[in-house]
Amino acid sequence: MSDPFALEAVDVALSPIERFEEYLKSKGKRITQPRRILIEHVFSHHEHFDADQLIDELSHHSKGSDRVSRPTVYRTLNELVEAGLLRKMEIGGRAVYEHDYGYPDHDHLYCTQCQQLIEFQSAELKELRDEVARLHQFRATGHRFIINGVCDDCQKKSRRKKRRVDLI
Amino acid sequence: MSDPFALEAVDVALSPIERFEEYLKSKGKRITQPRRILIEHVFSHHEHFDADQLIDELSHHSKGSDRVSRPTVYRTLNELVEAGLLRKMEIGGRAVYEHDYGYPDHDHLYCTQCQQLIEFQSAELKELRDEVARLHQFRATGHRFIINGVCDDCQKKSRRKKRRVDLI
DNA sequence: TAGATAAAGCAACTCAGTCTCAATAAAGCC
DNA sequence: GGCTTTATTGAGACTGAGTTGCTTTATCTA
Repeated sequence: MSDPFALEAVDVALSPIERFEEYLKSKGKRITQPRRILIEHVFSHHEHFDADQLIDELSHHSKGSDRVSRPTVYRTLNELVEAGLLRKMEIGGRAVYEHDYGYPDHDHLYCTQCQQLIEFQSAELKELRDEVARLHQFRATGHRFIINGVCDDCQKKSRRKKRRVDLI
Repeated sequence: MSDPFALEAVDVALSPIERFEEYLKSKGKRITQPRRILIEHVFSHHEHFDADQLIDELSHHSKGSDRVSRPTVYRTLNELVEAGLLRKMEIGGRAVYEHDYGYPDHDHLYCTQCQQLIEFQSAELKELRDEVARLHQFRATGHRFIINGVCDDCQKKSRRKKRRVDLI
């Protein structure tokens, strides 16, 4: 089922890998195999993910040439955030990452039942944020807005389950 | 300096301690000395705090009768959140607590320089939240909105520092 | 007031994330 | 291309927040 609210990608001049290489050069850092593997992997599909998943996919279940160690996964994730390619957020005490580069600003609905993150955009929210900041002489550089609750699917599921219980 | 934006407390029928005792009873739990010490301490002043501070104040630097151990601090904090007396939020990978009972719903400005949390209320925000939720058939139960940036004081400080540097 | 049992405290553990350091591999240079 | 310099990798040890197991202690109930 396709999501009618899916966000449109933003056009960008460089591919994430190119963008990252540019960032590395500007910092006098080296374009290494592990860094290439990781960014390639991360930008091959648009999903929310955490460090553990990456470690699993690139460190444990990966063979030979495209292995990346645990410390390097963490180190490179930090670099990707620093470079503006990934966005990091804390949910339930763990770090979750998502694409930032080539992707529009947005916020999230978080389903506490299935842990799904649903994205949404709201221009109003940004206005509200700037308004509040102005009122407090605060120089806003960003924000994090997460709406917690139960998604449509999980509501349906629990209704179904409830009905079944009623029949007993 | 008094804060012109300070939030008003909300009138409640029971004191936090009474409210907690009621909760404990309803769960068949016991009203123990450590639980009493902790809630009394926590509600004696309105501030944001974390588990470490409490452990420091109640476990290390406390003598004799009003000591509470590390595990009990953590266990009781969870109960206080569960009971609706405290609100928990994650900031920079660590848990921060604040009063919930007897205090109005609000959100925060977080100064990334001095780590200060500034509270603010916005009715609009709640409307916006419910609007977004409705659009996605999402049953919202709560939200977390944090605006990151630099507070007034820190802006002034860095301006002052900058000026001083200019003179050299 | 005694007996049943929840909870406290200690120490040991987990888990995400970081650090150290020896070995390896980019980058620049000849 | 080969050589040198030095950033980076990977393995394992470490850290710090938070949790758990288990014995002892204290609260509640009768």
